[in-house]
Amino acid sequence: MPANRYQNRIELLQGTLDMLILQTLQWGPQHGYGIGNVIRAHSGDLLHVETGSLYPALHRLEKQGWLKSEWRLTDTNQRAKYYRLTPAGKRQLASERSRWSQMVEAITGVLNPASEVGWS
Amino acid sequence: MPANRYQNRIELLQGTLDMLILQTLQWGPQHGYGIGNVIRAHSGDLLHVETGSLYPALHRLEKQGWLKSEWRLTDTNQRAKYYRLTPAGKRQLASERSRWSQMVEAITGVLNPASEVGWS
DNA sequence: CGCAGGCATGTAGACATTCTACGCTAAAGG
DNA sequence: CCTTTAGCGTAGAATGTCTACATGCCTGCG
Repeated sequence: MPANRYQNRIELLQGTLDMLILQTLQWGPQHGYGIGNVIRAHSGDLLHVETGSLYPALHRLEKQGWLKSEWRLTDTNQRAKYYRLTPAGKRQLASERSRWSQMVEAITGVLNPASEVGWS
Repeated sequence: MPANRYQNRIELLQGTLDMLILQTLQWGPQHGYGIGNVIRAHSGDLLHVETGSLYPALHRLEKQGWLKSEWRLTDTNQRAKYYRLTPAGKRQLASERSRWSQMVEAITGVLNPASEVGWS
């Protein structure tokens, strides 16, 4: 992990934000501000997505064709851009989830080696 | 995860390399080339640390005071720079491991929410 | 004897993603 | 009113990977 230069806050693991956004949108359409709140809530207030990361990521994902957006009004009558997953986005999410669990497994293998691996 | 632009290979999760190196050195002193091999072996050949990442990382860690190095000869009679953990390095490893498991837990919370978290 | 291939270290530059730090508009509540 | 919260956005810095290249030495083989 990086030497957390921002005191208390946990930085996102680089490369996981896209997956988190896609996952959040699988529960249903949501606007950017809401996505940040969902991620924060589901992570037990550990993951704080900054707006400077969030909005560029949303634009990136939409440009990739994984998201579609639409301006609507929130239930509090504010204009907001709602995003939803495209079929390609669903596939991408599946792929990123699988890659993520592979990574976790691989790193766990280094942190807690089950047994001695042949090595001199 | 990043859109893996290098076809087949899994890119390291940004920020985890330092932890992997520190962990590897906790088994005992090792030189850079060897560290790369240990990580690869313990990860089931999934994590390939490129030299352009590895050596700068080692220099970084040494500059932080977490590693000490010493030139020696390998058992195949080649000169190599052996690294070992300093006490500060051990502390750093512990801290990064704990941060890592926090991260995994947080992300798991988003990927597989145990229950509905209060949210509108 | 020369040469290929593996061991071993290193740097330069490209690139992606995150962060901080701004700016803007509009609604709601005291 | 005027502050707070919701909501979208960009610019620029920092960071840590990667690719690609360069170098030297040892060992084994034709």
